[in-house]
Amino acid sequence: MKDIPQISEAEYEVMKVIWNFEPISTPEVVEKLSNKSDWKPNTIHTMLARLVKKKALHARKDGRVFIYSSLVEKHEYVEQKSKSFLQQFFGGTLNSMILNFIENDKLSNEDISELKEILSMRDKKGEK
Amino acid sequence: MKDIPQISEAEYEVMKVIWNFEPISTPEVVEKLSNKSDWKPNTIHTMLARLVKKKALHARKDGRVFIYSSLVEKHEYVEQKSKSFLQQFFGGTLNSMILNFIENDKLSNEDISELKEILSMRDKKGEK
DNA sequence: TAATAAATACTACAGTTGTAAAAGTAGGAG
DNA sequence: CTCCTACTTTTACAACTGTAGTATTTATTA
Repeated sequence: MKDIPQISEAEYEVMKVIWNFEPISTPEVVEKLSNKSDWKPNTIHTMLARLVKKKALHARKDGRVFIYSSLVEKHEYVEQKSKSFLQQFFGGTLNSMILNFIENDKLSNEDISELKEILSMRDKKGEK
Repeated sequence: MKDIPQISEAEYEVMKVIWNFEPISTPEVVEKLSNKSDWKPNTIHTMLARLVKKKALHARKDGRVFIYSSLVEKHEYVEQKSKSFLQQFFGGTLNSMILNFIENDKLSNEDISELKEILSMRDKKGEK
């Protein structure tokens, strides 16, 4: 198993932009994030630099600008975080999380029927 | 909404002991955790002190020892963390997390049937 | 070519976390 | 009453985070 670098919450926001638009230059990242957040450009630069240092991103120079692309795939990062989250709070299984949600009435009837739909979809897939 | 203090991962391990055995004294906490982890007693003291400072725990002196009890309920902490986790990685809904798991084949057939069982349980409850 | 604007690089700084050593204190044993 | 031992309190310290300011380099424009 390759080791995935730790990515902080703020850094993750930056990663989401990269995942969506890579390859993408610094000014573009700054622009995308300036809409969504109120970070100063320097803050974003710092994040980018840290992500490169952590090897979550690759940066190559193109003229005067850096172009970033991700070295970590979103789905694998999300999987890793999901696993450790479930581990920490629900003994490791998604089902006990779901059970907990149901017990605490955190799911509406719509959620439930949607969920059943999701499950039947997966059944069909399994059948083929 | 009351504000729940942030509890770090290591601190959470300590909280779990408190939740299981409260009211509980320092030496008892140290003993329980020394089995499960390889933390030095001092490390555990530090956690306890920090949790008290954060108002996650209440400490009262009983003779020469402190007795701790929790000021944060486990279920509310878990709920809060679940919410922010789902927010960060799955747009805020449990269903999209489940969908993601299914799409990535992270659920076995047993998981699925268990899940259906869970759902039907909740239906019964809803009916009554 | 020199000034400007834009980008990059370096520095900062406080709060949190993991991890603990060191120092102080009070109650029980002798 | 004194010393030891178990507890508590204080202090440490580096890595990671959030958040940026300052300084430097470089491409462009006048």
